[in-house]
Amino acid sequence: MALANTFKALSDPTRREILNLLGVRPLSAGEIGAHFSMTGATVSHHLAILKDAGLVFDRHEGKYIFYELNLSVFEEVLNWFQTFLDQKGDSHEEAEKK
Amino acid sequence: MALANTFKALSDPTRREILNLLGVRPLSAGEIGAHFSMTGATVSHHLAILKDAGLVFDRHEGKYIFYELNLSVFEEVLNWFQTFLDQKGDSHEEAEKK
DNA sequence: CTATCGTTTAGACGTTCATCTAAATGAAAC
DNA sequence: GTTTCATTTAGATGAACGTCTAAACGATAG
Repeated sequence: MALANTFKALSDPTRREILNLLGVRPLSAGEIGAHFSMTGATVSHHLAILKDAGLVFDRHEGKYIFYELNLSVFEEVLNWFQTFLDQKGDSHEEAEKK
Repeated sequence: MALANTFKALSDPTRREILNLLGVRPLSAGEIGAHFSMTGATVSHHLAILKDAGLVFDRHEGKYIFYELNLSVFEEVLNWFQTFLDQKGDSHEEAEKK
């Protein structure tokens, strides 16, 4: 299931920090790595997981590879959460759908 | 960090299915276990993780222990997601909040 | 074409995770 | 109190994870 990968990707603090960085603006793999004390190989591994989860996409630009947030997947997960709140809300409150 | 535990808890399909079941109504550990083909011990383990993540709470009632969704944590995570959408949306679009 | 720079892949290592079986706890009923 | 039923805890096992070093790949610059 897609959600499994997404939540697994989000469960790591390093990866969430990467997403925070990319929230400001797209960054190359090297720029992202500069924010952490780990190996470039490790950062690349995290980026691959984020990409696999659909949370980011990459754009090759000459010598560099830029990573960027993929907001549509954020919206998907947001919807998943809202089903719980809606579902629960409807059960003890008169429902008016939007 | 709290988010780490929450996302780790949500990354397992079994635990997400448990949350779905609890979305309908609170259930005892036994009732939850009846929906799966695993050992009761394993289900208990998953419930402990969900409880630790704050996604559910338990209520002791005689011989049984009932589990129930804790919606406030759902809302917290939902807010975390919305910061990304808001942040990004504001940067390239004139923001008008709903 | 060869050297260089940015990034990824391969393989290894210790840790964490999901699951099991077996034993322990806790509450109710006899 | 002893038995019974619901649930959890303890300990074990194999798979997955985060990290590293070393090697490979890809694109640009000499």
